[in-house]
Amino acid sequence: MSTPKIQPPQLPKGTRDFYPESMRVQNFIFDTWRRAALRFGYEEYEGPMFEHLELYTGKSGDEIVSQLYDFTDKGDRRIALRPEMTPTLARLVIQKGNSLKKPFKWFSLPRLFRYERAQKGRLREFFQLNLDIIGTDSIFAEADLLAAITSMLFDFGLKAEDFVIGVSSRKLLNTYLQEIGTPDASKVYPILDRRLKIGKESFEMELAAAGLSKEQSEKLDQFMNCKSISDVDAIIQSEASKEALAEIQRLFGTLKAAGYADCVTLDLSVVRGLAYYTGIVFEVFDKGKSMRAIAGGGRYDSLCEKLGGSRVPGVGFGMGDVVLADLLNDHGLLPDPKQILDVYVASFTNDMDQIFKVASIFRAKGFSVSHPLAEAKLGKQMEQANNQGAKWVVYVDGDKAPEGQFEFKNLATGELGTGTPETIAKIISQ
RNA sequence: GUGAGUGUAGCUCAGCUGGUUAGAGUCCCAGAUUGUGAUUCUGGUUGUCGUCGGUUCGAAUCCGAUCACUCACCCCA
Repeated sequence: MSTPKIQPPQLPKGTRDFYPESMRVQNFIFDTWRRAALRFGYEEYEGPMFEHLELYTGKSGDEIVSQLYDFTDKGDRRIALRPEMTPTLARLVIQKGNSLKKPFKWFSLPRLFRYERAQKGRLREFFQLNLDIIGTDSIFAEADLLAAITSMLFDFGLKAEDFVIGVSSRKLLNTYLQEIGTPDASKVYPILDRRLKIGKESFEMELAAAGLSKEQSEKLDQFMNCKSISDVDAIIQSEASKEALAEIQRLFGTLKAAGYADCVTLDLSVVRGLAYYTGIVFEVFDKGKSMRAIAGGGRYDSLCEKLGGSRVPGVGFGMGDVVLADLLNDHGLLPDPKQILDVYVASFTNDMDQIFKVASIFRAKGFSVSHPLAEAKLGKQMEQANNQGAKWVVYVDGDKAPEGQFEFKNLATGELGTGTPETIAKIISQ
């Protein structure tokens, strides 16, 4: 007899709903990102949310498949929901080939998907700001990106003491590894990445497993301990290493001139997991106790080549919305999620036609306007005005107002007045 | 993939070592208030106590399994 109760629909693991309150916060992040990117002269682009699986496996090997959403479509094509934006960007660049004027600066706010276990700061669906500069080998491209990051974080209300950008160089690491005669550098990178996490003993053991002698391992440890450019300079020998270091020095010099010296530091422990980085790599850290990475990126001069195009140098970074929102929340920098409205149009007599008419007048003046959607007592209308965050109420049929004028009320102060739409508009705008 | 913690109203949670009809606050709805909201007061709705099974005269409470969520590890584009 009784209908079996069905399971209520559930939110998929690692995803979020954006009710209006969260959407307002989300849009604050998007708006701030977009404003900063545009201010630095980056142009926005977009791509599809899914790509051919090979676009990702080609770059990072098959292991990546376990960490992304993939499926076979009805045309028997292997498809993956995009887990990152850079391969799509590379595809765009390759497709247009030489017709793109270089260098150029692009940005995007992609929605990304990764099939992994959700935890703090990591979800299965999230957004990420991407800024990239394509078509130049110049270190000043890096300088531009780091300046943009810093300026953007300031926009969010963060202070120089809240975060730091750790800068390292794959080129420098590579030349130094050659200098000390490392057999297989690609095996060493992941170990360097974990160095601080695993401790000195495991570090040495893993390096030994990668084929390094005790002497090489010690040299490397000493190198990684360098805290400044002069520390590194004292250790390195080869011309190639000196060159790579000079590049970092040039970058820091420019950032200092631009007023961002406090925000960047040499940090050789920044390695980045990705194989495609070729030069400068960097990560932005929250200086709070968690030391989370808020953003990361670097130079990838051979990515386009690896994907079948010609060599096009590029440098870029990504900044996820999840960790950023957490961080801003910790600092109390997220906006009030409540709705805000300029005007609520009310009526004593439930004159709906007049309500719609007056609402149009104020909307035409550029205000956000709401009003009752059904007949309701005035008290109810006022409550609605309040709940919708209206700053002003305009009464369409107040008998204290002369012909052609309206009574209005400031909801914050309770002050009442009368005036024509023009004078009311002027008062509201102040 | 591994480990730990938590599941009671839309939300935050209480419910001691098993014992009537499962509670509070908040939110929401209505009224006090038929020409003026945010305060206050009054009343009201909301639950397979995550799910399934076991122990028991009796389970939100104890046990097992399972699912979900959270956190950490692995990984991190």
